Order: sequence, then C-alpha cells, then structure tokens
Amino acid sequence: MSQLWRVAVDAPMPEALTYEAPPGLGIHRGQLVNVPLGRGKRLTQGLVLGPAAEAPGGFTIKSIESIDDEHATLPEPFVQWLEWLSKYYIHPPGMTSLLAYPPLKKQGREQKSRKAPVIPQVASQEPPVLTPEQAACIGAIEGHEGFSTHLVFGVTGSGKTEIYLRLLEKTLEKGQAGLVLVPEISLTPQLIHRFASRFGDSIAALHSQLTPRERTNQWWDMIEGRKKILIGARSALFCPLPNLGLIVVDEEHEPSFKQEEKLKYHGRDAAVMLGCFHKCPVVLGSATPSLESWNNAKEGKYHLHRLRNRVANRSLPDMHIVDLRKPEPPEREVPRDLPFWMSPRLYLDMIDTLARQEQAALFLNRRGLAHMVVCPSCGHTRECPNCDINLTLHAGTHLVCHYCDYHENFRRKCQDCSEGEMEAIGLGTELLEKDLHRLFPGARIARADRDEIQNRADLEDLISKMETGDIDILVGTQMIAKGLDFPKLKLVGLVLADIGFNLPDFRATERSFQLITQMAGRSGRHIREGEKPGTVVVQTYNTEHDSLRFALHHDFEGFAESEIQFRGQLNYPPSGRLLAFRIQANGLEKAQVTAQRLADRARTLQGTREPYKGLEVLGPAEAPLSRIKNQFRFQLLIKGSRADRLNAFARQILGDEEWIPNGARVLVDVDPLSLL
DNA sequence: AGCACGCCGACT
DNA sequence: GTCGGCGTGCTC
Repeated sequence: MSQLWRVAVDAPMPEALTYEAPPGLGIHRGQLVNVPLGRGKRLTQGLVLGPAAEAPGGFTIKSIESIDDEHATLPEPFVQWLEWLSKYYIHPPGMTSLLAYPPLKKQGREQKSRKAPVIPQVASQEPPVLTPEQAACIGAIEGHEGFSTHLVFGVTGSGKTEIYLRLLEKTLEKGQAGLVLVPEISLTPQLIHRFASRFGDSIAALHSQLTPRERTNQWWDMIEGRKKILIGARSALFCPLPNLGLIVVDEEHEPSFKQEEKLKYHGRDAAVMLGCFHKCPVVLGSATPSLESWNNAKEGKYHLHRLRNRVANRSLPDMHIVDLRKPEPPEREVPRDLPFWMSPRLYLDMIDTLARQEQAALFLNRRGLAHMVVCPSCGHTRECPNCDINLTLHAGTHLVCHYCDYHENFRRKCQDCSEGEMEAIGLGTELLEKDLHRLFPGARIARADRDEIQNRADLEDLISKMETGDIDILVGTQMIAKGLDFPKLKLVGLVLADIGFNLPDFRATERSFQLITQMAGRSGRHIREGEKPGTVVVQTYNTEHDSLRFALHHDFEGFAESEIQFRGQLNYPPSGRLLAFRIQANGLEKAQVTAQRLADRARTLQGTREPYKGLEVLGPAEAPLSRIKNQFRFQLLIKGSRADRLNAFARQILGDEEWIPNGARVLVDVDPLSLL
C-alpha cells in the first residue's frame, strides 16, 4: 500500500484531508502540492503536513496530483507556526497555510515598471550617537541567546526606532533576516525612507497599498535573499523568511494588529510565537504597552527595558485638564458665544499658539458618539450591575449591556445627583471645523477624518502641509493621533475625552489612556532643553476618570497597576482570558435560536466536565450592531483563566457543527480585542 | 472557498 | 420544451 499524507487543502475544512502519494513522487512535510477536491476535476493547492497513520472511513482516497515546484519546502519552524495559528485561533489549517504564498506567480524576467519603486533610493545617513539608556537596552537584548521576548517601554521620543535599527544591523551582520511589523497606518513612506537611509536596498516592504504584482515581487525578494529586512503590516508575518534572526513589533499596543475577520489572529502574539519556533528574539516596543504585554513583563515572561528620557532631553508637554461641568473663569476676556465644546482655557491657548505662528491640533474621538449618555451636571454614566461596563442607549428608550444582555429603562433624571438630565451629546469634526472658522477667521484650518482623508495620497498631502506650515489648525479623529511628528505643533486639544471612556468595552479606559498619552506625544516633540514645553488640553465631564488621573502625570506604570488590578476582580484580560462566539444569520429568529442553542451546549458541557466548571459563560447577547445588511448578530462570551482550556471548551461546544441551522454561521474569536 | 446539483421563471 | 437564476451541500 502506498503512503498516505495529511494535506491542508485550501478549503474551509476543520482538519487536513488524507491523500495518497503516487509512486515516484517524493512527498514530504512543508511542500505545496496540487490535489483533486470535490466531484468535478477541480484541483486545489494544499500544504503537506505529514504522513497519515490510517485512512479515514467513508472516503475513497484520492492521489496527490503533483508537487508545486514554484515554491520550495517551507522551513520547519514556519510550518509549526502555521499549525499553531490554525489550532490556537480555531481556523481551517488549509486556509491558514495558504496565506504563506504570494497572490501571483513568480515573474519570469524583471519587467520595466513606470510606477515608483516600492523602496525609494535614498542617501545613506550616519547613525546618531546612542544615549546611555539606548546602549544599555541594546546590550541587554543582545545578551540573550535564542528565543526571548523583550518589551521596550519608552516614552514618545525616547528613541525606540534607533534601538530597532541597531539590533537589525547586528542581525544582518550575522547573515540573518529581520522582520519589522508596524501598524498599517504608520507604514508611511517616511518610515520606509528612514529604514532605507540606513540599510540601502536591503529593504523590502509589504503593505495594503501594493498591487498583487508588487506584493509578489517583494515576497520573492525576501525569500531568495536579495533583501534582508522586511517591513510590513501584520500580514508580513506570513512571508516564510529563511534564517529569521529578529522580529520587531513597533507600537505593539495598537489594536490594528488584531485581524478582525477570517483568521482572527493578533499580529503581536503571532510574532512572539513565530520567534519561539524560529528560536530568535522578539522585540516589542511601545510608549503605552498593552496591559497584556505589561503583565507578561511583570510576570517575567517578557524582559522589560525602560527608556525614561526623551532624546536630547526634550521635555514632556504640560497637561491641563478642563472640567466642562464648571470651567474656571478665564484669565483674559473671551468671546461670550464660545461653543459648548470650547472652554475659555482652550480658546486662549489657541489664540496664543496662533499668535506665535505655531500649530494647534484638535482631536475628537467620534466613535460611539450616538450612544453616549452623560449627566451634564455631575458627569455620571450608567454601568451594568453585572459587567461593570457602560450601558448603551437603544432607540432612546432603554439601556442595554452587550456582554450579558442586562436591560433597564432609560431615565432622563440623573440617578446619581438627581439634578441633571441625562443627555446624548452630538458632536462631529465638521461642526468643530465650522465653529473654528467663525472663532479664528483667517486661520488655515484642515480636517483629517475618514471623509477627508480617503487614501495614502491624501494623508501624504496633509502631512506635507503640516510640515511646511501651510496649516494653522488641524481638526481630526483617531488618525491624527498616531505616529505623526510635526515640529511646529505646540498645542493639542482633546475636545471631549469622555467619548472614549464610555464605550461599552472593558478596554475603554486603556484605550483612553493610550489615546491621551499619544495625543500628548504629538505636542512639542522638538522642544529643546530649556524651551517652553508643548501644551495638552484635555476637556472632559469626568475629571476623576482613571485614564486622566494617570495620563496627567505621564504615569503609565501607575495606570497599568491600577487597571490590571481592576480587571483582575472581574477576570478580564490580562488576568483572565476571553473567547467570543459570533453568531450570524439572515433572520432574527434564526440568529436567536442558534445563539441560544450554542449557549445551551456550552452550559450543558460545563456541567459534565470538572475542568470546565471554572469557566464563565456570558450571554448570549445581541451584538451592538445587531443588524448589518439583514444579517442578525449575537455573541456569546466565555471567560476563563487558561487559554488551553478555553480552546478545548470552544472546540467541544462547536463539535461537528451539524447542530448549526442552515443559513446560520458561528464564528470564533479567540482573545477578542473589541467586543463591539 | 469553489464547484456541482437542483428546482423554478422567461426565452428562441 | 431548455437556458440559466442562485439557494444548498459537499469536499479526503
């Protein structure tokens, strides 16, 4: 009898399929092969995972058609990593494995392209002199052999990038390849430029703006060793680099590292595992580390490296918190008709900034705005008695918890101070811009939000206008908080910090803290020692909020300690682990029935197995965006303390999936970041 | 996912 | 009569 092989085929099969190898075809693990699948003469690609012990019943075993000779056998550590991804995130092994190949065939001969090259030619630059802190950090990381994970915790401007560059230099000297992951948003030409000025044409890049052809060419440049350092968004992990020597994850706290569809992996966590299989160091960097990473560092799983000082002794900005409930009387006269969102303090700071020919940026987090209910006189918001997260307003009549489905009627009168009337606040960047034109006639105002900035070119244009000083006031959402570095920007205003606090998500406080700290980092980045530092004004109805108390003093560690302790009380990450089931169906009834059946299966299973009794099953609850294009959505949350147990539990609940009604879908999100 | 099969409406 | 719409189901 000929040899049987397990092949992970490019189809949504929960397991690899079994094929036989025709004589003479030298099959081994890690090869890409073509196999017949289904009744027609369809051929599909698949990754050979290994020999099969025995033939499964009920199938006539088919033969592997051929070996795909365009692609060499994947490195063994990489195959192990793919298997881990598939198991950990409960995703079909074939659909996971096939992500490791480029979208197009290899280009025979280099074509002449009129498009600008992916990596620009730039003049090389002398490396700056390292600060003692930077040198110590590099030395400490280099002191480790094989796999280790390092969290570089350094305030904005403390020179984390220089540390990555030096470590990458050493990696190249050893003849190894380096992988640098950054959030898509910060993968700008400026960043690639900076790397190119140090490593010349040893750089390849992968990001969403590349055409399939460019992507394929970059992939081969790395695989065949013409390029040594790959910079990319999370998907760059799937380029099977031979001889990988270092992985860097910059801004490791960024939520965009989590893929929210298909294989719902976290780029940072997947990077750590890839380093583990490759036995190479992984360096995570952030000014506001995720609490997951911070906790791992505190528990000794990651090595912590602190950079406490900004390079060239640049000072941190002054932070001011403005209480919108009772703004302080202004020092000087202000117009009587200031809009409610503009405190006298912010107004005067803007006047002064503009008078000095410096720039101001106003930031408004628009997400979740429609649902936000706040008491204007005391700042109170209603929380769920079971989940300790804010309730959201539905149809203007009742408040709902999206974790446990708790309902209560919406009462106008504030139940905390019995004075104010709870109200939903409406505010958008367009309104801000309109008011600003009235308040600062003649000022050049630019708006940066999803409506104004549609693509990379728009963002480039905005950046260059900020750099040349063609903009006086910048108004925007999320996107202006990240990674931008403008020398003339001296005042940053956070218009309404509360919007971030009140999202119905246990990570809301963490997000707020990160956002405030990031915004603060934008202000006065290029101030020299002795000069007046930049200014940050944070307006809020809730001055006592934890994220503000700590951000005010640039105290990440204090914040992390307090927040981790709070999360621990309710077993939220990083103390506990979460797993979310997402239920979707084309009818409300069907979605509801499926969700209930799933919950019943979960609770029944919990009763039968001792180790599952420590898990918590929450829900099912209607998802906040409960209907999208007539797809009705519910979710079921599982809380536990151990990832392996949650994983096993989820697999058993799903079982053979035969119980799922036709037209309904049950998706698993392991370590969900967003519960919205 | 992708492809075959199946069971109903408007065409030469 | 049959061409083709896309809902349903299966793949070692």
